[in-house]
Amino acid sequence: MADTTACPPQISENPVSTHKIELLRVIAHPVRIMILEELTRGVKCVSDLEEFLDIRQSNVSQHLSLLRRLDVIDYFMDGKLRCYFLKDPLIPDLMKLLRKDYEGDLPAPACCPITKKGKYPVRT
Amino acid sequence: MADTTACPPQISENPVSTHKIELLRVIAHPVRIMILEELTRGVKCVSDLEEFLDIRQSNVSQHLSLLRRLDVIDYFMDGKLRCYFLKDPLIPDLMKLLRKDYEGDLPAPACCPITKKGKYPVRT
DNA sequence: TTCAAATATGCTAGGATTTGAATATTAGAA
DNA sequence: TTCTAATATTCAAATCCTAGCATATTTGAA
Repeated sequence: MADTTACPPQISENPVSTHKIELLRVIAHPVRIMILEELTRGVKCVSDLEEFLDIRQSNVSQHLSLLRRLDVIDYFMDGKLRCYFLKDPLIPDLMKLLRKDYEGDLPAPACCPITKKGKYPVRT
Repeated sequence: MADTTACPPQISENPVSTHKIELLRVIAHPVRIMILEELTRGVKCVSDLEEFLDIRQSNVSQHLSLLRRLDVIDYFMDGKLRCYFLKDPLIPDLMKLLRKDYEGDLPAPACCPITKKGKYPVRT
């Protein structure tokens, strides 16, 4: 068994809300990511997105509807056009994080939290 | 039509990779979020997680298998125990972001990008 | 060797997502 | 009013996801 004397304190933070998890689930789709990326660049109407995404109009509307339902986006009207824009302030931060490239892995665990199974050894 | 003179430059960044989207999809599940939160606190073996999550062992293993397949987590052996830990350095940053609370919405669009549909007006 | 504890895997039924097609709605123009 | 462009909604089929069950694998101990 390894040395177990120098464990950092356990951090206990409040859990991720179910709403945030739903949010993540809705965002985690190639088309919806592209929509959000495009909206990050500025306001777009449905037919702009239809052209950009190269998918059927009804499908664009379906994705927009999902994003609206979770208050990720909103729109204003300009004549017959619906001009969509980002609403949820988490999105720009999330996009930035998703575009960042990380090099290498997290450091392997170097100490030994105590659990019902006992103390974990250091990996060799 | 509204004033269109003061638009900021369009930012054109590289798109979010399909791997990152897959990653999001895998993370966006209540059980897997809980696993990641628990692993953020330290190394855990499967039966620790089984107890913590209060779900069947086979199900825990299935979720761990998914997370492993995408290199989100890894493990080392301690006798018969598999000691799981976080591997992907994106995870801690993502968790922090998911726990942050944002107040209010993004500012409504105040200018008018030019698209195939013309210039968008300012919302009143 | 055999055994048991810890964990993984294969299979499957039920449910959820996704998409296209058809159709409905809506707002402005004629 | 009627018409049309822009967008939304409904529906159904195909696909994907999830969890449980049963069973396999692996590892150290006896």
